[in-house]
Amino acid sequence: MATLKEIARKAGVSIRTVSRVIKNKPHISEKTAKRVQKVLDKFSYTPNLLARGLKAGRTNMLAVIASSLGQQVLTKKLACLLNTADNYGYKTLLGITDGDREKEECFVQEFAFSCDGFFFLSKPDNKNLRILEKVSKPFVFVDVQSSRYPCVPIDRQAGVIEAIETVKQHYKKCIFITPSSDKREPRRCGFEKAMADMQVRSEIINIPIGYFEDGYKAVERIGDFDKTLIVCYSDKLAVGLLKRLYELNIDIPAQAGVIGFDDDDYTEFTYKALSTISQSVTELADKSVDMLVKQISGKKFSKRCIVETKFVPRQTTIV
Amino acid sequence: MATLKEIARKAGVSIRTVSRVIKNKPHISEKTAKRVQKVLDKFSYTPNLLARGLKAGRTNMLAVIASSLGQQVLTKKLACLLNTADNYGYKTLLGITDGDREKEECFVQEFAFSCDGFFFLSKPDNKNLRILEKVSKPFVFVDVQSSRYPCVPIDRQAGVIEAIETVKQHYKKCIFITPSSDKREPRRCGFEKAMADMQVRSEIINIPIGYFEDGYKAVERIGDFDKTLIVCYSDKLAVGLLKRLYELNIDIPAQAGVIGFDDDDYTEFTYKALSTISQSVTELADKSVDMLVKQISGKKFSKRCIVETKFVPRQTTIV
DNA sequence: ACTATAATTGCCAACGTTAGCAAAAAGAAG
DNA sequence: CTTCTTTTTGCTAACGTTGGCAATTATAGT
Repeated sequence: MATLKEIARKAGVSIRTVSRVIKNKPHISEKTAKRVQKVLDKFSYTPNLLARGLKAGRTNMLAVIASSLGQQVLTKKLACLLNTADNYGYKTLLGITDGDREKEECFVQEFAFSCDGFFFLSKPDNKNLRILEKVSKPFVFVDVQSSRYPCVPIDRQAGVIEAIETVKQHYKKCIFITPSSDKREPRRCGFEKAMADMQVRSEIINIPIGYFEDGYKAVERIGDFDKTLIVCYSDKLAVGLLKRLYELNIDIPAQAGVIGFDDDDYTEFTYKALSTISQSVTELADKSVDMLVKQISGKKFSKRCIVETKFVPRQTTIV
Repeated sequence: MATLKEIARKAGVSIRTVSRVIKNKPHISEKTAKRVQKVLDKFSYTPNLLARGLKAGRTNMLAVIASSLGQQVLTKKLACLLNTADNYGYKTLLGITDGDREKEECFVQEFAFSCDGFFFLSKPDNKNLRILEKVSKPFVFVDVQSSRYPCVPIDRQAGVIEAIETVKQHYKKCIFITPSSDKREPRRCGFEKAMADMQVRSEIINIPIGYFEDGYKAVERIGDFDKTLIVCYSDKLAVGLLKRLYELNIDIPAQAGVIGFDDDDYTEFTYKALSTISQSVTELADKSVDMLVKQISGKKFSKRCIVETKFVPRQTTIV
């Protein structure tokens, strides 16, 4: 943990000279440079990033504010984000808010000086927007749709439409199960659009939350299983539902087709591999980091950059 | 993003006075304190943590170095660690190494000045230990066994023994499937110890990696299913295996019992809910953070603190 | 040898915060 | 109205790094 000052003393030069060696700046003789470098190596000097950050007004750190790490997709997104940021030369701070807006505010304030920009893996609201305004640091909403703020939304609607279009001819009835009561939620919209073109019965079942258990329980609310396609808001929901269908001895995919959303890693290994809709997490990370870094360095950037989804047919649907 | 200086100017006092208000120090008249506080509020002053850290030599940040975010248990541990650290008043830096020791070294060096201590969610080796020595910051190895360094190991061996003891009377043969070739790996040791007390056939099957697919494939290497207990190194393995058993129409838990390890969240919702061995993640986090914080503040601490495991019987074993 | 020029090096202030110490103001006692 | 004490306030250096500018040294030209 040597400082410039100590290195300078040991090498018999001034701080300024050591600094020049570190920064590979000109105006220094090769001889001194080599001598200083030797001392630097010997004491394995590491610059104090706090001091650097303080001086420079930028830290080469980004902060990620996420609501939780409970969801597998979210974790994947986070991991990708970190990895991509690292490739761009940025280290990362992480704040988990548990959905608590106070905490979110707190994180933004505390991180404000320590990072050059923010990623939000949660929805914008008045509180965080107000704070963001105050700290005036660049930010990007990841996997969020917004017309006013920089964001990288995922086109979930298209994914649902694609999935239903692909398998619809085999089913007589379609059900959509969702924990969201928002009529404009993209998956629901996708379902409704796809239904509009079809002459089959359709139904939307609202459930409290989107966890495994809720999927399991939701089966009770589905009347009959006769070429019924069940589109789920999430893989967790779908997996819980699958378990109940197993217990009820329902033939998949003939009697009931099931489609999940997220492409969690275990879905390939349920007793019938789950057909699902996947989002390109790497693409999401690439675009998000690119957008934030461009903002930070003052380059032009597009405020909105959509990420596609893709239907992955497996064993729970007839193709 | 106002600084002390600006606040001081607006309030018509010196920096020192503002600082006193912020730190709630004495030697200040109530009147001035109130006036200054008002200005602070008005400009919603946030201290620059870089400057503070530089001055104080400590930052109230901890760094977590993890090898990946791919594994669900690992993520859970991370989330708990963050949450507990937050409760102790520490913010967190995160470095994902992808198992790359160079990267690990790099993270430790870069974070050294920005944090007060390190958590390692990866095994110690010469490289990171050498670097740690250099930066001379406190650290704790989380979920790692070590006789020389501060660590919070998980007693996996006991978990396996407990699980087998609980169900053994129903099975005639026991198989352990593991990707680790290490003869001293705790789960394997647990299996072998449990076997020593039993008069049943037993076998250890070594497979390349511990992923779903490997469990699926491993089924081919199990001869017959006649009251066979299959103990798996991980839940992923077990879930992959379960799928193959479904396809082969093997009766669970009568013909084959299956035990996983980790208690990943989806295991409760496989077609037969997986019996597994769970680790108390919160306990792990509590103990780890406590150990690191004690070290940082120079208090006495025990270098080793074991976390227990617990068998969770579900539908894949007879009880 | 002596100046002019170029190459090399060092001094210093600044980033925002903190705390020791000194200075100023207020209050108490004569 | 002094003088002494106590309270309140401000000046300043330091944390480690950086870069402008000045100072020093080396080199070339007369």
